[in-house]
Amino acid sequence: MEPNHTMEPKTTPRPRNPRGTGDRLRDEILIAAEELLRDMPGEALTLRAVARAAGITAPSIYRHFIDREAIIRAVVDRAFDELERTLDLSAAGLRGGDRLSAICAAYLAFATDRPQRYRVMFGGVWNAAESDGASVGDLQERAQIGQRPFLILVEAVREVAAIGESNSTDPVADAAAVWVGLHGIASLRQTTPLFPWPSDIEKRLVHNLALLRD
Amino acid sequence: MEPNHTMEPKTTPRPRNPRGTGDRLRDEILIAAEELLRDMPGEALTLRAVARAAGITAPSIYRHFIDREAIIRAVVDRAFDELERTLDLSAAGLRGGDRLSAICAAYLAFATDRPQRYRVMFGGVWNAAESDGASVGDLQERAQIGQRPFLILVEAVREVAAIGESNSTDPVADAAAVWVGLHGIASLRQTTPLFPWPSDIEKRLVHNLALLRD
DNA sequence: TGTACATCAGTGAACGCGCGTTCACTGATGTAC
DNA sequence: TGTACATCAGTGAACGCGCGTTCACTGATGTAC
Repeated sequence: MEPNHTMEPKTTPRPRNPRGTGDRLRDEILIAAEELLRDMPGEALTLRAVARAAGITAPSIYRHFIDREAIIRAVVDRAFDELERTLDLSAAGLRGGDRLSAICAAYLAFATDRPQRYRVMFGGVWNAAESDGASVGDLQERAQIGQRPFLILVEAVREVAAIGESNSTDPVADAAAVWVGLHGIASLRQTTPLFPWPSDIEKRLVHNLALLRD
Repeated sequence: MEPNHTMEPKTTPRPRNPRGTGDRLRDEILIAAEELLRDMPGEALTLRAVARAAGITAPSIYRHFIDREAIIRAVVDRAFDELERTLDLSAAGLRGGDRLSAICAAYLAFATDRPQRYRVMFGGVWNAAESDGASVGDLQERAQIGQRPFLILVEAVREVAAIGESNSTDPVADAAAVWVGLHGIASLRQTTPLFPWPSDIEKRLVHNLALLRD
């Protein structure tokens, strides 16, 4: 096993956050986790690595998260929120096919720009089978995580059908198909970057799955 | 960290394979790794876990694989071979749209029946960026791993276009799109099993991405 | 205004664990004579 | 045919590592009086 990390040199202990600002370190921890995924792609999202990245000692994490899994869940939650905002922003002011294209392009850009975070989002953390300690409520809540970004897609497909730019008669099902296509290309591009992807693969997928005309 | 495993009780040491049959244990190790993935879904594919599953001690692995990564690579290689055989078999005797549908259905069944193995296949092991110690030749070879199953798909799309059941004018690109769709649904179904997938999602994907007529 | 004190964010040491890998070895199997 | 011996598949003990988590603690911050 290759040595993972040298402990950074002992510096003066980090300045403590004032009282009543307990959420500040919580955010700092999550931001550190995100930086860790961005800057050290191979790095696993271990509790200790997150603590190192945040400049605190490992036990400090436990004031803010009950265990390692809770950090990952929070990272996933934030990532889906960010995805939702990104899609909304990309669609602003656009209509019809342009709107749908912009949303799909934004989705893929999101995945490409944050490959590790995208991977964590779809890494099975919100998989029912995998997390044993989760209550039924937890599971249902976790199943809803991707709901809002998906609805943005559904609305775009619905609109494109309504104005006659698409042959879709079932916008929800077709939006699901578009999502599958987007996820497929995002995921496969990461795992098989050497595959000779056709340059228009994204357009091809979106166009055909959203049943766009001509 | 939940305790992973109790060591199984000491039994008599396993009967040794006769000389000159060095590959036997190699195969046994790989089969054990596959069983591990099948029977204990949460289980990581650690060298020690594989050894336990094979009924040997951890150091014995090193007679057959230079390190842990080599086991995983071998598992992936075998899985792609198996996928190729499965697709070939499913297509036997069929032509045109039936052939393409059968291949796609077989691909999805493969992924569904062996979720963990499918995950390892596309888990980034053949990712150029991730494996630092790999030579250029290794990388190129690894990039070819999925080539043969993909070509089966290409031929099916080509045929379907040739006999006029599809509008495809670029079978390679359209086969790539079909692959993306298949991988997307295989992958998303695993990570978000609670999502209300339309029952015809697979047909929808294949039909639209292969540009099938009517 | 000054001071005693409760709060509580973060520390440091320690734990037991499973991991990948190394090393010197054991002892059954097959072969040379 | 019998026996000495080389081969080599697999063992057992040990290593150093990073991990998640626990525990008792420290000491600056804010508040009550």
